[in-house]
Amino acid sequence: MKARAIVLLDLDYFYCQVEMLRNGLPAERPVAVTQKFLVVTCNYPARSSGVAKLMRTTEAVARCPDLRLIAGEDLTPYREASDEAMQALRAFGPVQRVGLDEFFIDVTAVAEARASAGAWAPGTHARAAVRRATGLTSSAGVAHNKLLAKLAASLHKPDAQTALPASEASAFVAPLPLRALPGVGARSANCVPLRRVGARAAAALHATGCTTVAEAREAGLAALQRALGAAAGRRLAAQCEGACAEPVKESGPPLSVTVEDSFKAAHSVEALRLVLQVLAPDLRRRLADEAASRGASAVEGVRWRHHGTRTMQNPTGERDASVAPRGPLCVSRSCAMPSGASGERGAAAIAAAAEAVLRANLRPPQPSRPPFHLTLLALSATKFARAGGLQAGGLRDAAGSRGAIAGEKGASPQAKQAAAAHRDFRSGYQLGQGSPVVLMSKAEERRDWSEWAWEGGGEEELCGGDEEAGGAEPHDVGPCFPSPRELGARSPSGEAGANEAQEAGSAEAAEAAEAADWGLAGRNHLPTRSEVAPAARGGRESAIEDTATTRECRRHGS
DNA sequence: TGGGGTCCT
DNA sequence: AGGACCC
Repeated sequence: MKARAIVLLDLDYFYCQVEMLRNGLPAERPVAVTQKFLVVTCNYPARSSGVAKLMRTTEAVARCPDLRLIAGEDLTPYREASDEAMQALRAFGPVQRVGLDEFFIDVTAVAEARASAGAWAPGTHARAAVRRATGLTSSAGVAHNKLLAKLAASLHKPDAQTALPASEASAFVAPLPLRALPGVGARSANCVPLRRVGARAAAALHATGCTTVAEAREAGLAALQRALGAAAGRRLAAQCEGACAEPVKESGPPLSVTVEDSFKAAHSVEALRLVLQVLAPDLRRRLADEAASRGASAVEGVRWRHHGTRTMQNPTGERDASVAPRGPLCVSRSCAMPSGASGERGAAAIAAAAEAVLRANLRPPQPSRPPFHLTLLALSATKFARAGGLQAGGLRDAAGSRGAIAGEKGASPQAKQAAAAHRDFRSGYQLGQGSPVVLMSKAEERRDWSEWAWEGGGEEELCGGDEEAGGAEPHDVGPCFPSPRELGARSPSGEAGANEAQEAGSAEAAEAAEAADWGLAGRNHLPTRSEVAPAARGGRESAIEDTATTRECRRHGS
């Protein structure tokens, strides 16, 4: 395969940074963004006081009394900032969005074009573009594939970047726990050693929690495929060599839109109706926003989660479910999007449709037994039909979607009816620019029913204070990466190494010259062997701890 | 433990 | 429709 240059750009402490910009908060102020009673993101001053992601707000405030808490259940500002960042990045090549705060960019073509001018530092320029567009700092990894770019990005975190040359790939990944590879979740990581090796070794590995890339490598392709299946096994084997052929898949408009809310308990349809009164307007608004740019119709789905034991016989989540096999954690059912969903009364139409779905699937509470106990309700729109011009990345065409909506194909009466509804829906949205639907402020709505749902009220409180700055970044300045030669833009990728220093020097100079234009110094970290392994180990939450990894690192690393 | 997303089965 | 993964 032709050499590529891939950037993974990660917006730093994303929700939190957005809120700091919106509220004009000083950099040194510890800030956390919460959802319900959890801290979902916090800035570095907060982290240095011991606040961490997914920590309870009570714990966070105990550790950092000056912590400013900002409610982040409404993702709108983050979605908007993410969209702006993504737009800025499109100038560099196809962009794939991962969540709201990460982007893969295939910068190969731009890098090749720039190579004739000497050198180009994609990570630096992509980050500068994002910062100009949004004011947000970011971190980046630059490499020849998505895997390495992703792993590299975590090595130097706030407002920095790391380039990982292909020559380092194999040694770089060897000591990593399998769990550190993107795509390897708890499930796969546990299942590999357990199926591959004998029970004794499996127990030992499981006890240490150590399951490294190097070990999986030794197991071989066949063993991995036996454990994970043909496709996943092959992919994992490649990843264990630092290889990843997966292309940057350009993200288009979303394939689904969902709004959801979680709560302690809903025991009645009346209670659910209160939640629906919040969710339905949200969904309608989101669809209107989508349709304003592309026009689309959709099928509506309702999903809910219940508390306590689930059973297949009891999909409605009765609390009292006795001894019974485990069932799905979430139940979802769908129906056709009501044709009035885009109109003035769209929210009401959506809410009514959703309520009908719930009524049909939730057994009504009976005096003799405890009622159902739901803890989450979601509304989602899926299976969009394309109405306007096709944008890159992923809308089905209208014919396919009409078939899906009608549940059959061809020009059956149902299909025609669905097509008519589709047009109605679409034109409604397209015309719905200044929609007269007026909704209560989301925050107030949330607070209102939250008090009910939580039986105790919300818990956030703000704290006053001021404080201490974080330190300056230690920056290594390395050569530009990828070099023109690595991309094969100038000379055939023959011998390597001899001109490395010279090329690096000229690259640095060219980069410095360009950097002035962008108002940002060009800096690429090039990880040394000694810093790579420890940093990579720490980069992946709590799944990683042990000492055996260090041994593996030494064994394979030198 | 949130509020989202995508892809695979 | 459910589950795995991602953030």
